[in-house]
Amino acid sequence: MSKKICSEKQNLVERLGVFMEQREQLAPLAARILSYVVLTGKQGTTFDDLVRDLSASKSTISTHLNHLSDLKRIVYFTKTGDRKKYYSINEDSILQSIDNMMESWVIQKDLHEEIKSYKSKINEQSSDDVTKFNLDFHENYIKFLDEVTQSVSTLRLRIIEKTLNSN
Amino acid sequence: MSKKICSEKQNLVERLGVFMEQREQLAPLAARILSYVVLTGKQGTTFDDLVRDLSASKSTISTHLNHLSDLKRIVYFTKTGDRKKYYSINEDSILQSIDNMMESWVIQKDLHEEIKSYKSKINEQSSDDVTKFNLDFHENYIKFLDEVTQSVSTLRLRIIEKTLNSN
DNA sequence: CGTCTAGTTCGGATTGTTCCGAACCTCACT
DNA sequence: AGTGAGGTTCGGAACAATCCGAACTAGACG
Repeated sequence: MSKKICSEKQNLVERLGVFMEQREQLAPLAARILSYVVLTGKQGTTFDDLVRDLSASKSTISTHLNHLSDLKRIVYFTKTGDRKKYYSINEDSILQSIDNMMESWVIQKDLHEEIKSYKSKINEQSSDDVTKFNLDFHENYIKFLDEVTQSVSTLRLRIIEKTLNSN
Repeated sequence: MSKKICSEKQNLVERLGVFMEQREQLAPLAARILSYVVLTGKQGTTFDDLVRDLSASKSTISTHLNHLSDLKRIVYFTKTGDRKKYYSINEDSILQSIDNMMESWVIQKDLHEEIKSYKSKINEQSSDDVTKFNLDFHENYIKFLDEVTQSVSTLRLRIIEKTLNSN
C-alpha cells in the first residue's frame, strides 16, 4: 500500500498535531501519532509506519501508543496471520470530546458554586457595604454553564440517535 | 482590612488554581494569582498581598501580573494619593472564555474541512473501495461544531443584552 | 540629595517534560 | 536451540518551564 508519506499528509499531521498538543494536553509526539492515525483512517496505522514517518524512536512510539490506548483515544485491530497491530481512532471520539467538555463544565460549575457560598459567608460577616462581594459574576457564569451544558447535552443525544439509526 | 488570609480562601485559591492552570495553560503561580484575584473581588488585590499570601518572590509576581494584564485577564485601578495598583479581574471574562471556546471551534472546523478535502482527493485517486476513507466522521464533527457554535453564540448575545440592560 | 515605596529586569538554579538507545521480552518459525 | 519480527522497559541526556535573588529604576517625600 502507500509506502511514501506524501507531503500534504505530513503537513496536515504537523498542523493537526500542534492543535491537539495544546487542546488535549498531549506530548508533541503523542499528538502527531493521533493526527497520523486520524489521517490514515480505517486501513489502520502500524508501529513501523509511525517510526518511519514520524522519525521517532521505537521506545517513544511504544510509550505513546500505549498511553493513547489507555486513554481510549485509539483502538487496534489485527489481521489473521499477522502479528502487527493496526491502530485506528476510537469511533466514539466525538462523544468523548463532548463528554470531556461537559465534565469540565461541571467541575467549573461546582467551583463557582463553592466560591459563591464562600463569598456569601464573607458578605454576612462584613457590615461594610463597599467591600461586599458582588455575586452576579458567578451567578451569570453558572447560568451560562447550565445553559451550554443543556444545549450540548441535547446535541449529544441527537448524535447518539443518528449513530444508532445508521447501524 | 482583612490582614490574614483565611484557610478557606487559601484552599479555594489552590483548587481553583489547579483547574485554571490546566484549562487556561497558565503557569502554576499565574493561575494562583488569577484565583486569588477572583476570590478577593472588587476591593482589589495588591502586589504585596500576593507576595505575602502566595509566598512567592516579587519577581515572579511581577512577571505574572504583567503577563495576565497583557492577556487582559486582569485590570487594575488606583486610589488617589496611593501609588499601589489594585488588581481585579476583567469584568468581561465570561465573554472572553466564550470567545476563546468559539475560536477554538472555528480552528477545529477549518482543520476538519481541510482533512475532509484531503481524504476526498485520496479517495478519487484510489480505485480500491476497501481502503477508501469514510468521511462521515469529519462531516458529523463539523456539523456538531456548527451547531454548538451557533447555540453558544446565541447565549453570548443574551449575556451581552443582559449586561447592557443592567447598566 | 538621601531615602522610601512600589515595582521591574536579568542571570541563573531547580524542577519537569520529552525523547532516545540499549537491553530485554515473547511468540512464531525453522 | 537459534533467529527474526514486533514490540516493551528503563536509565538518562537534552531541552523547556518555572521560580528565585540580587541588583536596578522611577517617582514621592522630607
